[in-house]
Amino acid sequence: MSSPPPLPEDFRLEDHVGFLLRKAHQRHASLFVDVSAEHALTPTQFAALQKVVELGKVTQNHLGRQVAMDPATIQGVIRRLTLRGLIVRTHDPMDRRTAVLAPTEEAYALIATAVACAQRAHAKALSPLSPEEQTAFLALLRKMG
Amino acid sequence: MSSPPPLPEDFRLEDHVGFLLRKAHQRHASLFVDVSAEHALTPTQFAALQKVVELGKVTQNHLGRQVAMDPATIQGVIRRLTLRGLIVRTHDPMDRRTAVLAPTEEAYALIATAVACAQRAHAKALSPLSPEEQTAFLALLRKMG
DNA sequence: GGCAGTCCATTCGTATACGCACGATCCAAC
DNA sequence: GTTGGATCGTGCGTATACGAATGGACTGCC
Repeated sequence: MSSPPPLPEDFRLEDHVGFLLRKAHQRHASLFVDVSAEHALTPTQFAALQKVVELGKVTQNHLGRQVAMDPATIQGVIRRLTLRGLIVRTHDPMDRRTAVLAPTEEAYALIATAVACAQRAHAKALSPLSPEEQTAFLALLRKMG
Repeated sequence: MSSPPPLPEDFRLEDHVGFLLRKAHQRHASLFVDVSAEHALTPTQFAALQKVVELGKVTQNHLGRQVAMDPATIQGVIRRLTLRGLIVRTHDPMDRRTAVLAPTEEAYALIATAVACAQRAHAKALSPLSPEEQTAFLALLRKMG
């Protein structure tokens, strides 16, 4: 016979930030992939590629910090983008530790489409909220750090 | 010579829900692990285990729907919790397809501590926001689906 | 010049997360 | 009673994500 469950009363998983953030993040990722059939980038790959295009020439580590990916993670993302011919890796003769990344012509060709898709995913993800709520939500999210 | 970057002007990755949600989610996960040394559950494992304790007896698939994990994902989570002796898997003689899950005594012993840790992580994650902002943020997050 | 501390990228191991396909089972309709 | 569709769990492949350890390279400081 089990002891009667000494349940932490009133605990509701559904009210916890962690649970809600996980669900919201999954939902956005799913929407992003749905609208991205054309370029077939994941949200993570898009973030990295967009930043490389914006910066033109970055160190792998520095890129990771810009897009919030640790060195172990960015390594795989860059490898896949390089395999697809969207990024070239060179080396800084001044600092032989670093991998210097730059976008290819294919990246420039792809990024406009990808940005449009990202904006559609953005809008879809926020669509349950009114315009004012969307603004407030984004402001709070930014403040979450 | 590269063509002058036909950059989608004014695009700011940092203003996109996907990017902000990914960062916020990572931050919470990191805080959760920090305060969870004692029970060593990941946020995902905690969610699953808490739900099993709450429901007492669930089908694996049904649990997955409750905690927003697809069948392939919940399978691994349950396997690890079972290996740790926190969950037992039995079978419903009425439906031989299903795996019926139930919490063990160890789960009951662990869950109170784990809930307290989860609440600390919750509070820490929300700490950049004022109490009013926290309420508003959670409401909006819930509305995001 | 040399050495300690730091920084960069990679690798390994583990944990989510999901699409897909599969075998087993159940159920509804015939 | 059989058969066709749905459901359940699993296995495989791929992509994030991160801690820890490693090897190579730089930088300060003496």
